Amino acid sequence: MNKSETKVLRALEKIGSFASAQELYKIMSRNRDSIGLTTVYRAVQSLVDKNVIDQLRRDDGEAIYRLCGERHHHHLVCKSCGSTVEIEGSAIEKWSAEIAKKHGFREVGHTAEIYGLCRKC
Amino acid sequence: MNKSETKVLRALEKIGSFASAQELYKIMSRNRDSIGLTTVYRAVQSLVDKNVIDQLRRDDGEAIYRLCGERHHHHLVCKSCGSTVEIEGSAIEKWSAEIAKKHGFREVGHTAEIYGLCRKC
DNA sequence: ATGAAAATGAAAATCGTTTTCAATTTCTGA
DNA sequence: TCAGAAATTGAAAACGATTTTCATTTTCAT
Repeated sequence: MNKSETKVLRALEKIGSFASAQELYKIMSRNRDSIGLTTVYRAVQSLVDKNVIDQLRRDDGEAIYRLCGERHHHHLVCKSCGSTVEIEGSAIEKWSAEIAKKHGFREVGHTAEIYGLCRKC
Repeated sequence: MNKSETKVLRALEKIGSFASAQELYKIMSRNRDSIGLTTVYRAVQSLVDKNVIDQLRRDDGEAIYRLCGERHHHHLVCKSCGSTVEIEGSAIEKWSAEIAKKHGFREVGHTAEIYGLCRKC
């Protein structure tokens, strides 16, 4: 684990949820934690390979990363104003594990998101 | 549903599984089913909006499409070979409705997907 | 301290996707 | 049937995330 990987990891810890390489780069630059964009990309690749962080995809295809093992949660998003609520999803975990088992899948993960109109909108 | 949307749909039917816009374009060109790449992109967009086809993401972020049944369902996707199983998700429906109610959200929808390694991979 | 190996980052290249825009086709009403 | 409006088309340019290149700098073992 070299210097920039450590930096990226620290940044991800601080953020506490998903972030893309571009976002990591911007955030780290803002904090005078000087690091090149290329290096950020190399660091996240390497961390993914080492199973230190998870890589997922946003709906638009951008890759996003989060610490492995961090308790993950889901989001309830307002499709009008964009406000978000973090929600818990043990129901989903169970469902996911069950389905995966039934079909012989291993190393399963899942994505789930609820969207709608919040009280204000 | 205009001419090119119909063409794309026919191509997808013939393929019978996932295909990216680029692949659709190549296949259709090979079959002398002349159509521009831009038009393929527009067609799939439109078909997704109309809920005629599903859009997912390959591991590398490329968008892939396939016909979807009218019934609302979810997918169990192999992140290595891309094979898919349509699964049922009444657990999710209930969960989604519950959470939404608790937080005062209306007109809610949801996305949920399970991914992992299938038996063969 | 010295040379080899690893790490770095700016700039260019890549690739999927979107936008622009001018040309063509389709539709509509007279 | 015809003229004009609206929709469709696709080539080329633009775009944005990601990867590659390559010359420079840093780290490390001896």
